[in-house]
Amino acid sequence: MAADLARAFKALGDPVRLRLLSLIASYDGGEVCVCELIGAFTLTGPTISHHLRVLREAGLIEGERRGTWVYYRAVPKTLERLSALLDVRRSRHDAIERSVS
Amino acid sequence: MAADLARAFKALGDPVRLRLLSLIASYDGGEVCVCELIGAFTLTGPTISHHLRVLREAGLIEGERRGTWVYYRAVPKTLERLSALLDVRRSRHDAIERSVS
DNA sequence: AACCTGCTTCGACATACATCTAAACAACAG
DNA sequence: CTGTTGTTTAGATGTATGTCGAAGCAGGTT
Repeated sequence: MAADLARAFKALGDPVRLRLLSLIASYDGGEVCVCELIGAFTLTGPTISHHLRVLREAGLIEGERRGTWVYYRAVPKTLERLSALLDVRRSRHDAIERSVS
Repeated sequence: MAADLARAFKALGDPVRLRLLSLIASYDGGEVCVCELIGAFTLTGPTISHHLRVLREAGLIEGERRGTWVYYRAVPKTLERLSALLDVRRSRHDAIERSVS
């Protein structure tokens, strides 16, 4: 339990991945081609691909190949779950305690 | 910007720290003595102290020494900020894009 | 078929991190 | 002042992570 949650937070714990998720989630249509993402950084393709994999395995995004290109989109359910967990007002951390232990 | 946010998420990206924050935030009175925390894990004192430092430097908790003991409590403002950032419904990720870039 | 182009996987490297033991520090009790 | 207890810091060590270049794979195009 705690390990799964920690994996998601850890995935967000890198500036590149945070920006990647932001770009993906804020894109019109909710989908972005990887080629767009690579262009937004001064990093190599393999590095971006690695970060996308980490985000994907954490359940934060999901990708789909259509023809030549691969498109990624955010997974709102996962984001909501993390958001609710940090919402002190709503959960008063009873939920955290339950999820985490 | 993105680096600061990533630091906070990275701090949450460890099962031990996630449980620590949970324990601290859910404790009656909102404060916990370090001695209570150490007892809740099978880790050594120095290791717990290290994790508390990471959480503290990420702005997620703050500690205070009173006499012999040190007490930690959560910082709701930081938690709220992170929670809002992940709340897709509220921010539609325009806020993320602004915070992160 | 042969060939591009877009993306991922592999192997290597340097840096960062979690954990421990030992030592230092802080507050109190005798 | 000396010892005891609670907490942090320092140093050491094994593992994980971010990055790259080179190679592999998938889908077009010619």
